[in-house]
Amino acid sequence: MPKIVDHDERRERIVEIVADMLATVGAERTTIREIARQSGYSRGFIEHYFHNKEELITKTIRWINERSLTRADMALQGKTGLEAIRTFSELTLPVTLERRNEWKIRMQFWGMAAVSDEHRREQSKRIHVSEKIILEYLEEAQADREIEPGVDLLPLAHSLLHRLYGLGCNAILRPSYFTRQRQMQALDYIMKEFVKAR
Amino acid sequence: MPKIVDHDERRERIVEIVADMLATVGAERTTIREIARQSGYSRGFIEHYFHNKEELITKTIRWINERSLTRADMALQGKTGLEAIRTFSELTLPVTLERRNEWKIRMQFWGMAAVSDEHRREQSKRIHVSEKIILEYLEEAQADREIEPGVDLLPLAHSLLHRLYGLGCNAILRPSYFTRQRQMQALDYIMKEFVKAR
Amino acid sequence: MPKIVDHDERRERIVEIVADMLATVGAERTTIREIARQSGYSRGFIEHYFHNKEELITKTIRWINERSLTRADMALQGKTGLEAIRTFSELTLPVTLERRNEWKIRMQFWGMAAVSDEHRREQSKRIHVSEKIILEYLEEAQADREIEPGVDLLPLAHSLLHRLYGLGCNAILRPSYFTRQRQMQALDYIMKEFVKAR
Amino acid sequence: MPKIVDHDERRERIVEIVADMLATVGAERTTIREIARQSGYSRGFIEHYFHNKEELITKTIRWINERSLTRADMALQGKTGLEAIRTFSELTLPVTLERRNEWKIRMQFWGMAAVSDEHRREQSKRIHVSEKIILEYLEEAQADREIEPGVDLLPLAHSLLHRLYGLGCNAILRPSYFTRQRQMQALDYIMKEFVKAR
DNA sequence: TATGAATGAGTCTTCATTCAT
DNA sequence: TATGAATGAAGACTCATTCAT
Repeated sequence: MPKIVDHDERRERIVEIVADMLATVGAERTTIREIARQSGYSRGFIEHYFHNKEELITKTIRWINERSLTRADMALQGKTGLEAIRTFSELTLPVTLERRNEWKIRMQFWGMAAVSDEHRREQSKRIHVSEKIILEYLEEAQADREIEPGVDLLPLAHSLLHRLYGLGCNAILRPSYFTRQRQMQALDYIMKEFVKAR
Repeated sequence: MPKIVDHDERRERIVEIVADMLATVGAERTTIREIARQSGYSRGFIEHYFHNKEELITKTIRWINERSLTRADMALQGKTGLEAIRTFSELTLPVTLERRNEWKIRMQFWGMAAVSDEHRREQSKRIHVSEKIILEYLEEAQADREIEPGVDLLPLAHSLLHRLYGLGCNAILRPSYFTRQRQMQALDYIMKEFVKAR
Repeated sequence: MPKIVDHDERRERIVEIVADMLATVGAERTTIREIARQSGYSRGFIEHYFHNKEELITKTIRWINERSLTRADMALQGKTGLEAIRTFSELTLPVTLERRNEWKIRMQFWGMAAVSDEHRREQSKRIHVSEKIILEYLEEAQADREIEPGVDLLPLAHSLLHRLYGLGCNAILRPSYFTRQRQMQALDYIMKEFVKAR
Repeated sequence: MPKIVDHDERRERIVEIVADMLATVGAERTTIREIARQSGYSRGFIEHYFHNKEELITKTIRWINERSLTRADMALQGKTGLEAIRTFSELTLPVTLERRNEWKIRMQFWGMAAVSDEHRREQSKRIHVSEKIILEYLEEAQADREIEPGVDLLPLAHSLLHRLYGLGCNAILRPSYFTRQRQMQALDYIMKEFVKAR
């Protein structure tokens, strides 16, 4: 009787460890050796599930992105318009350890994406998804008259996205300044743009 | 007597090559060996001017930062208030090849800064300088009644900085969308915030 | 399932090669690269069994020391008192190729021990073991009235040890003079001290 | 008018620095770079006086040996027989910092001599000189009836030499045990051999 | 399916040495 | 005579990857 193993579960366990290493020691020092050591699996085992290091890293960033989207989905249940926008923004910012780690990983991939078309496409897709989510809620908000009918929503969506990106990466680069509280104040400040757009 | 060489000049020549490699192949593939190969210098030559790789990389990011500040300084000659803010912003965005490369390098360093305190401090300092520049011009603008007296300038400065950062890195990650024109439109959009603050 | 190998056995095989190189070309020229070349193993193979060069060298001297002690142990079976002392002394001196090599290696380590506390401690321990062995047999000899009751044994033990060390290293430095025969004569001369101590 | 320089004086100054480095960090870490740095001379300057590193090291050991012989010569002025032997022995042992350093250097050369005929010859000569000095004083002692007429002096000389070598290197390897006092006690013990030979 | 033994390319770094000035 | 710029060989070490078992 063959051993029953949940391949996806194993894969995910490995990916979690990789994510942790990426966030703490960086991509360069994230070695298969160390992943094997920390996961308790053998090097060959890891190779069995991930063809090579490149794939392992790529899958990890994808997993991070999916996780953050799932988190947003769940939190956005039942929320609409500007309230949803606010919630989405809050969930994006690096105010918890988990999300700080996500940002750290993301920023490393930006470095890669800057010089690799493949990674760039991956990141580009990710941004596009966020943009769509934001746009939908903005449209909802406009339909509900939270935002005036004439307002052009795309630049508004971009603006929010850029502000969140800028605030997020600044929060990673200046952690002692951008405490949770200051991030929230900055978010309040951002949200005023939408109130004014009303 | 030995040949007299201008060490700083040599150092800068090497740094330029390193900067070019960082922007084109990325930090991971920027090895001393490859630097030597591309520059035509020997490995020992590079060691002659830089104690080790770490120093080489650190000096490169510093050089990039200084260059962009010098560029801003020169362009800002004779400009004041919101006009200066607009010029500074324009000069920050990755709309030319040189500046695109600067952003690419910067993003690589963000990746490093995310997992290395030393690099983080370096980046942090850099951001602080930009913040101060922006704040000074905002104060000027407020003194000249371009911005109303009561407005709190620090959040405004942060807001601009984050928007520029967010727009800049998005422009690198989605180059085909964020053409020079679209970046300028986005900047127009950003500047409206200051007009409204009037 | 991977090939099953006896790590200790592999380690010992490598150590033997290292020992041979230390005795023939010296510590300075005993590089991992050269070890690999001479042994036919790859550099990675060696790394597989020894964490780094330091460990490789340390293990080698330890192995040499253990081997010589084991050899003494076996030869001393059933011998007591001054006869045991004589046997131990004979086994210590560099009169065979194997033991000549051991002395050469030992002398290399003295050079290291002179400038490295860690190596010094290792050598110090080794000397202490020899001292204890000698002392035990001297006590035996004294109990059997081979040595007079009143004689202080510690200086006697030290004296023997120093004479053996001095003779041993002189035999390496002046091999054409200190032939096997002359070493044995010198040992006879040394043993007289104990007869006089009777 | 050409600068008047005392080449020998410069050479000696360099050699002193090399001796110090050999005794403190060892031959491997005694680099020309560091010698240049510590001496204040340029690398090229050193090369000017010493053809290569090998020569530099060889000259240094020779200088050490000459220095110790000169020291003995001076101290032995006016002394004869066993008193001279005692003085010579005392001057040989590593009881001062200077002589400890000499021993450390000497022990490193033993390591080299063990695997290099050239170095071995050098050391061999050095030992031969010591042997001759000892023999002369022993003959003197015999002539003065400090030692009985029939005694064969060569084995006695060898014995002393080996005991001094053994004690000396043990004193380097176990410095905390072989304090100055214990070395002197050991020397007293050694000298008894000669008293008995009377 | 899973292991870990084995490889060798590639990394940074150190250094003795050469040589134009 | 004296300098230090420049070279390149060689060092230890790391690591992704292959493959027999």
